[in-house]
Amino acid sequence: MDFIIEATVKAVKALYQTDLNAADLSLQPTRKEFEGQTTIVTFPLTKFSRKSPEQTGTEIGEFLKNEVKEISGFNVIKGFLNISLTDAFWIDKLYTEILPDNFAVSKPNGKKVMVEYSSPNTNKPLHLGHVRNNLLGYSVAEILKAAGYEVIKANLVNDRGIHICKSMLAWQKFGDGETPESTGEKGDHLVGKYYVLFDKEYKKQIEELRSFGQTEEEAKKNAPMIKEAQEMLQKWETGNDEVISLWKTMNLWVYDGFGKTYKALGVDFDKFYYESDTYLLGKDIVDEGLEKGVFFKKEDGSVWIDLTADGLDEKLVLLADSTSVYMTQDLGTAQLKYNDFHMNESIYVVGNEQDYHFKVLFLILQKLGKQWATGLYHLSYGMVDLPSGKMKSREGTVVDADDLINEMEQTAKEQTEALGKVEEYSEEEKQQLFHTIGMGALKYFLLKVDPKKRLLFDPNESVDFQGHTGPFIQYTHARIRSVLSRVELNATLKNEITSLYAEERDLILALSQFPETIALAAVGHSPAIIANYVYEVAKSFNKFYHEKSILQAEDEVTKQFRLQLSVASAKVINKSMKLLGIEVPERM
RNA sequence: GGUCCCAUAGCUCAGCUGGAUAGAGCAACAGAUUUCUAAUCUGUAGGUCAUAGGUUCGAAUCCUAUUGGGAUCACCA
Repeated sequence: MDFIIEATVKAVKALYQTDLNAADLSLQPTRKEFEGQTTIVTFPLTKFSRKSPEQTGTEIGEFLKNEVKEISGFNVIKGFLNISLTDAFWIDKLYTEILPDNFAVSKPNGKKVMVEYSSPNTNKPLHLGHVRNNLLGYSVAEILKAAGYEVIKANLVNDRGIHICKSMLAWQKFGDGETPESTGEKGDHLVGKYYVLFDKEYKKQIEELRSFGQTEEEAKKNAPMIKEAQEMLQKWETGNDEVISLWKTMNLWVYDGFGKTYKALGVDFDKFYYESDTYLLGKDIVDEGLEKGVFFKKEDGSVWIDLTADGLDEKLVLLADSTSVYMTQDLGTAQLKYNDFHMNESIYVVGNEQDYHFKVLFLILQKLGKQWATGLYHLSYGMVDLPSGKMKSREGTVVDADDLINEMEQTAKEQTEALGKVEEYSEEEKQQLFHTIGMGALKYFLLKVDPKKRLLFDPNESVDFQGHTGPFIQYTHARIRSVLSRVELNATLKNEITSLYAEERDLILALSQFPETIALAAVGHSPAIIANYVYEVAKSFNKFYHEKSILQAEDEVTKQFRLQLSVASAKVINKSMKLLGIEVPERM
């Protein structure tokens, strides 16, 4: 509604002889209890008018009403100028802006962005924390696409290291040749089982050594299990055939398992990076940093950067024996990713426990003079907590992703059958529907919350299906599709309606805010903005649906108009939910 | 100890770059279905926006301090 702002600038110029910048003015949605759709706050303008807010509002209102044909009226309450636009304006908006297929489709902005997310360890199955990560990453990627970016979804798989060797060792010792095929177990779960087993045995050995008088610290170092795992890691690094072969086999099991979970979650990737390929990278950057004087060497030979001037600490970037640390590797990987794609922006979807790490990483790259470092962004999200506290894989206090997905489908099934809506569905249709609804509930539950807030998940309290939830929005869509399936749209009766009811106007207003909402969500990297928006649209439609009959409308023109309004609503709901990675059913 | 994040109704959360009487959902209570799907809609009740200052015509929003919760600070990523 830039035309209102422009006209207001004109009004201020004409009335008060002041040149105003369009950027200084902003419109806000009119509160529901007042007449009008958009509101100008007049307080900031009183210093030009030298009149009361009410008087200023009235003068500008009069000017606008005469000047702009789309404005049908206004009222001023306590310095708020509420503007009503004509029904013709809203009707025209529906037909010429919202209904066409290119609504809310941004033109390519010529920018490339990489979204790195998921990034699992290959020693255990995915849990609820990963689910939040995956859903966030996928959704942010979709939102950026919708905002005009070219998006690369990347997954940096942590496929090597001591933790992987732990699973491998335990399998070697106790596995008895078990495979996913022989046990029927999902590969990632099978491997995870041995990771837990390792820890159990390891703890036993620690206890034993302590009973012989070793301190806990000594015992942790000296336990045979951990020594063997470290030996295995060394063998891996030197390319020992047997170890490499076992490593490959077990990783394949895990990938197979992850693939299934990813599919159930509905997420995908354009590019995989593997740490086994990247873990040695970054040493050349350390050299580069030493040359440029950004890094310095301590007496023992370890390499550091001094960030105290930036309010941070000194940070280690390379060990004394010149082996890499996490930071070394991430510096190298960042360069590799940039070399591969030359993207303008790069988003790391990683939990907030790594806030400090990424702050340092980005700062170092900037200090090294990498121009692309300004496009790096850490999308930091809060942990998912259980009522019992933090999830810990090793202790088994996790909500497993696959279990959770199954439970959600099961709950969806119970809810749906209790409502008696699926009697005539085929078995396959039912399964499909339960999956759609169950995942809709879960995804919406996790995405409607601001990413940076921590999330409490109570496994005993099932995720809601009513109210501000995914299924509520899915249901709204199904309802619309149901109405539309009963009639044929008459495209010839176009745009002949002349006046609107409040429910219709409010709905068009809500729909019209879709493009700006996408832009906002893209800038803020926040699916929650989309989630809360689509809820408003669904509520708005339900109200309209309840108040006004579509198929029994008073005349054919009204009926066709309401059908088109329904079509537009279904489209916006569908597109919004897609941005969240949520499917909407035709019926439910 | 340093740094960062969070704190809004009994519970889970919105509240955009400062704007009107702080909004939803759940839970509680009262209603709505001969009419397009009641996973819906309408209403009632529920608030010291953690606390104290400051900036401003105006603060849940910005600044400072305090309290509480969480994370992190040299080899797990």
